[in-house]
Amino acid sequence: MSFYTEDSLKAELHERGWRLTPQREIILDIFQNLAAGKHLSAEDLYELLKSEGHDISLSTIYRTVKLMARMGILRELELAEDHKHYEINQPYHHHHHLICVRCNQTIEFKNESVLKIGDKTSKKEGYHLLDCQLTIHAVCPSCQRSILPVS
Amino acid sequence: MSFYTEDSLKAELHERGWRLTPQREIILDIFQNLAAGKHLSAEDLYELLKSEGHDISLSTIYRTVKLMARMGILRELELAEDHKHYEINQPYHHHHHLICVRCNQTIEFKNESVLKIGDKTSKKEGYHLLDCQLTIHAVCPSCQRSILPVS
DNA sequence: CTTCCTGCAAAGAGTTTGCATTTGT
DNA sequence: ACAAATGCAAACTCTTTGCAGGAAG
Repeated sequence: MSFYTEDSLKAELHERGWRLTPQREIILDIFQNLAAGKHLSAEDLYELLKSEGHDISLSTIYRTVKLMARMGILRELELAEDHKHYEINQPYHHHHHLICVRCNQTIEFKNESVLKIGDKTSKKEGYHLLDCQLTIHAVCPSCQRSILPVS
Repeated sequence: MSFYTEDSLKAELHERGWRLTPQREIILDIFQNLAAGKHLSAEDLYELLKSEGHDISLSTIYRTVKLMARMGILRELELAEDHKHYEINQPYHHHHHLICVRCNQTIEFKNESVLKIGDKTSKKEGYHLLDCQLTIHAVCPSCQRSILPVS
């Protein structure tokens, strides 16, 4: 859950018989240096990497973020848009999402109890906690005032 | 958030200039009579309806569940599988999910505090609460013991 | 009788996969 | 050297959409 160095990532990969590739290092680096609260889709990450001169294929990106999510390095977020977002998984920046089901506007918020509940629940079931997210679906003030089309 | 009759559904639809169609009634009925804790994907719903002799098209199903989720009648669940699931949105049966990121095994659990947090948070932002879900990503006991392939 | 809804088929988006090649270890 | 990862392109799945006919209010 804390910061990964090249070495600690390597060690954790090796434990499972996997390899440290330049692509994996670069992708981890991106996420570690991302501003708090920022999250990226696979496509976002692809473009960002390209803009920095790294030509990593989309397939590798999909494979890598999924791998890192399964390792607990990244959080996989299901926001209102129809694709997944990823961000580094650090308790310090742990936050949750309040999403308007109509306009998809999303607010991030923090709450100390949530992590505790996640911790308690997973322990009770013998699970090893990676991440827990509270997602609130609601109607934002501005959408409460308007009659919406079916879409 | 409570039980809908044909009339109350009709009224709520009319408020927004929408219509009560047989398809919408039938679909709501399915969800209201679903065993507690059961949830359906669009495809599941399609098959279930067909098995009961109702030939409702997949497009209508997708449109209807989305509509009902936006109305707050259904909860939209993002479980481990790569498609959405829906269930009726009732506080009495309000529960959350603990998901193994490796094998996707899912456990449902209840927690009284979560709804309170959702309530408080949405109120504070002026949002009208529809649903809140705590999703815990973790590694289940059996997967903790096995070395997994990259997939 | 107007507007919304349905069903169909086609399109779309995001993600995954097979395979040959390359690269860690 | 051997197994694992990458890149490419094609495939796949879930979901959305345009449109014509049909139904609710």
